[in-house]
Amino acid sequence: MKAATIRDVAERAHVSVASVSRVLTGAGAVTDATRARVMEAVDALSYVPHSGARSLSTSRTDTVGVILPDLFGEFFSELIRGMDVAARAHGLHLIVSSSHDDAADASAAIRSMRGRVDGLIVLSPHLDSANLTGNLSGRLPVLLMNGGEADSGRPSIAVDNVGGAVAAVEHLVAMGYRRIAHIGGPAGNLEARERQAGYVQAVLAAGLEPAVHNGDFTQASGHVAMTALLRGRDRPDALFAANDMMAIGALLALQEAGLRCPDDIAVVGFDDVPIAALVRPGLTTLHIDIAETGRHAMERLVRLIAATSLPDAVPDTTRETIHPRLVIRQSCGSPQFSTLDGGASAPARLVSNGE
Amino acid sequence: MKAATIRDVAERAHVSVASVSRVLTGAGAVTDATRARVMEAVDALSYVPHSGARSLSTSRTDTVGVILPDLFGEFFSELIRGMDVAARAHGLHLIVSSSHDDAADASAAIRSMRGRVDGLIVLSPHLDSANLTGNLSGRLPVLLMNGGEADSGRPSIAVDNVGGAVAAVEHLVAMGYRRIAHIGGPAGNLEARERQAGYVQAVLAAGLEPAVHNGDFTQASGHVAMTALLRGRDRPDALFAANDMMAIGALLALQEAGLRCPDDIAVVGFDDVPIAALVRPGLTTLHIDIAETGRHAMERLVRLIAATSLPDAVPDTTRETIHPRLVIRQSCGSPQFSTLDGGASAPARLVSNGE
DNA sequence: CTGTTAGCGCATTCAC
DNA sequence: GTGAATGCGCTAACAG
Repeated sequence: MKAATIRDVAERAHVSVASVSRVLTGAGAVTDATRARVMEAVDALSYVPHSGARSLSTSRTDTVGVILPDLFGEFFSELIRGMDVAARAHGLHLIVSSSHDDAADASAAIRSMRGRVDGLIVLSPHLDSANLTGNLSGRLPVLLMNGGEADSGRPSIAVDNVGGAVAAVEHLVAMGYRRIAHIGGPAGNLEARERQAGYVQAVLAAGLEPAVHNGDFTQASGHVAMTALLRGRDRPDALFAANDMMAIGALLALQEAGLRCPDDIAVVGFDDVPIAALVRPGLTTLHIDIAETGRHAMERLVRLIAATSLPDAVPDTTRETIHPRLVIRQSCGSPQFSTLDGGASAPARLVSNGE
Repeated sequence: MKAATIRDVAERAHVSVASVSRVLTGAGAVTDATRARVMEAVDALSYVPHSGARSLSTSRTDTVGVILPDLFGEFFSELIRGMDVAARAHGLHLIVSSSHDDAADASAAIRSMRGRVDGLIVLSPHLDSANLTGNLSGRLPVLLMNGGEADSGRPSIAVDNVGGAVAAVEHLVAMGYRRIAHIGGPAGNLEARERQAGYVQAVLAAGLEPAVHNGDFTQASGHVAMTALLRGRDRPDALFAANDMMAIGALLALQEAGLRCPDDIAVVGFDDVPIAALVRPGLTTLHIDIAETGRHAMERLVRLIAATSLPDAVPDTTRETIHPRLVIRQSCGSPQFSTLDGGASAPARLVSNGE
């Protein structure tokens, strides 16, 4: 038994397919009588419109795609959650595509999106603007969230990683720490590079000595790096890790070594993933409202999509910047802040330029 | 400038659309000469096939849908990650649909999937088998993962919540605890109900007194419940929470009250989300390899989809059961197990009946 | 208000 | 090996 089509419904209701379409889409006027007959047939056949066929006809898919590097950790899942909320609010479906190892793979993914989505949010670091224009054929609305690319002329959202790192270091300096080490992220990662640059910049500005150690954003790498740090001479009195997971790994390494945080070594992370507030001591970190950022990105994509159907639309090439804010918990030596899930924080700001 | 169609390519290459289709799909023999001309045109126009149109023609979408209750917490994100890996391995796209508040909402979601996906994995508790058959029209392959429903005759995967809870309580009893309290999950939640049932059953079997308190799966509710427990008379010496987040909330409440875990009160959770290994003391809990379960579910759905195109396919109505395994960490009084990320555990088992 | 018809973009017969 | 024609299921003019 195959699925019923609009034609089956039309036959059973003794009307034309057009009428069926009218009652189902709500567009066009229909007699109450026909409406009733159609609905009866729909019910009897348990007919469900074929959205693929509808898409082909209307050239709208009511679906948006998200291209991600991977699905690991809380960052991306929170982001997707935010996007999903906004998408649903607009009656849109969400199709996720992740784990693209290289540019070719990512390009293939993006090409396969044609005819499947009305717009795209791209976070994959392998996809720069050139890559996109080459693989996108028509002008599918695309929102870039993969950092860098300030010059692409495409709408984008980026995190102020340098500013966040500077804020972290400045806070540590203000608290009196002087030997501040850094654990960096993966070599090729842009965000990691920016955070490290901010660290170096701020440390030098304070007249201190930078000390960078390698990590890869995993908790394990933070653990390894901190263990090595503790064995080395010239042990630091504070650590700024390029993300929270590494900071937590460092925290555990400290505990295992019988040292206390922040008394012996203070620790600051980046991202403020949910776990950060749950470890002890609570992790001081740079907060990004991830879900909210995802929601905001989706809202913006929706606007982009709407604009493409307008004749006189002003092309949006705005680059938005998300400014992380410092959340102070116990891991950096402020025992006065020890509430359950947070602590004091600098005022939030989310600004956009050029709009 | 609109996106190029297969016809544009055909014109530019001076061949028929059929030939273009042949070189692009790989099906059918083509001269090297024509192939070259077509490829040239494809390149020049940066043509990308319209997957929607292709789907309509082939009646395959190469996309699978996942219906979830929500996207909160690490459980669902890990599950999706596992599914995504398997889906990609089979060249399938993943479309996620979540946050359905009620049955009507969920039904609408599932209906809108027709013509959009080749198969569905359903975790939404609002969708029982009757609901599905009513809204599915044809016979779209569906894998159920929403518990209960053992009688539906549909392929499904379920977690042995009762068995897990029994294992947790038995372990606590074996460790010498006698006043074992429970914090349950949301009222309507089936999994929560099963875990509670297992708890009550095991406690009674041990000749002890059950003591159930209310929670809603959030960390905050665990915190509240534990705080209340501590204030009450007849304070328990152990707690079994219906999930990890509540267990962690309870853990924090203990710390704030100046009590020690497990010395004053032991705590056991359920799920083994990644955080569980990172809190201190490490949380003893029931481990489910979430990502692996997602991967496995997707593999099974792929098989279901493949079977529908076979004429003599044996309908799969198997109900698989995932058995959680107890992971012993420090929170239940086994300080001898104190590695970084885990601890000893009972042997894993994943069995299926009826296959 | 209703029915007829022409696409949407592509894969796939079927003749040549 | 190639091209012309048909249909996938639906919406949207267009006449009636």
